[in-house]
Amino acid sequence: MPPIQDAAPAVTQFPEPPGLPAPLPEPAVEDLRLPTVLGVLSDPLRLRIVRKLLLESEQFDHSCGWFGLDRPKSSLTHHFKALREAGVTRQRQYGLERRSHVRIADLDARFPGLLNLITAWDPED
Amino acid sequence: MPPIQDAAPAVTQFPEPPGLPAPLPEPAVEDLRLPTVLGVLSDPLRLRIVRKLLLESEQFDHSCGWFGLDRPKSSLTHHFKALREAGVTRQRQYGLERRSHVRIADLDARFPGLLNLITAWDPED
DNA sequence: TCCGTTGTACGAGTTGAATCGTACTGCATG
DNA sequence: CATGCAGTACGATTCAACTCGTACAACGGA
Repeated sequence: MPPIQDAAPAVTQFPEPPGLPAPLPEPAVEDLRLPTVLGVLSDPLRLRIVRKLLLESEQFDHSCGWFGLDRPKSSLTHHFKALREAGVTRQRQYGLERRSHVRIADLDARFPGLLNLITAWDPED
Repeated sequence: MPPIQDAAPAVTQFPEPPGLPAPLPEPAVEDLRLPTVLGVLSDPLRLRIVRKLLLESEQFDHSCGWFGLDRPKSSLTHHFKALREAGVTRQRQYGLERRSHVRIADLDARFPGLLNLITAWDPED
């Protein structure tokens, strides 16, 4: 059983039941840096990941298989970690799976308009 | 700060009189790519350059001395070229100087909200 | 004409990112 | 317990970017 830590900076995008796995290490809201965030989003694959999370998320976080990305597993680990370490996503360990969601509230607070830019982006263009 | 030598103040974002030096090679509006633009803006120095252009531009373009950046000249050339090749700025040769301005209309058309993100950014944070 | 100014071009050194193979862990299920 | 599954960790390779020194070009003025 993964360690269950109470608390957690509430407000994810969804109402999450208490007793959730603690988020993996991530920067605090006030430590989010625009250049870093822009850098992590400058990769088309990661931009697609974030966009899909924003547009197609269900009422829960998503493991990386959900994205249907045609890359080796170790590459995906790399990109999801980059997104989390830049503060764009939050990851929690659910048993076997490590699931992600976008830190919508945090990003809107620090960089209003950024997420809108991502959802408006056309991955095909 | 150097006096304007050639023709009229241009305007870029302002109406441009004919007889202006042709812009250096740059991508067309429809070729602007969000990942590329975000990538070029992920450098704090370049982000500062663009922000200063957006907030403090006069009625004409600015040569790179105007920015007061404490870097070797060859480094500045590199960054200004990166901004232009990503489509963020336009550069024109005015005699000795190569002056830059932000492609405001183009960026607003392709990525609405992006420039606002830059002006709202605090370079010190 | 020589000099100072503005800036490019080129190349080297260094760093960091992206990519991916391989080996591994932890859990579930037969 | 053996297999399969989700995903990490580590290391190697490749490649692009940043940084900057140096050399050079174009122009204006004394």
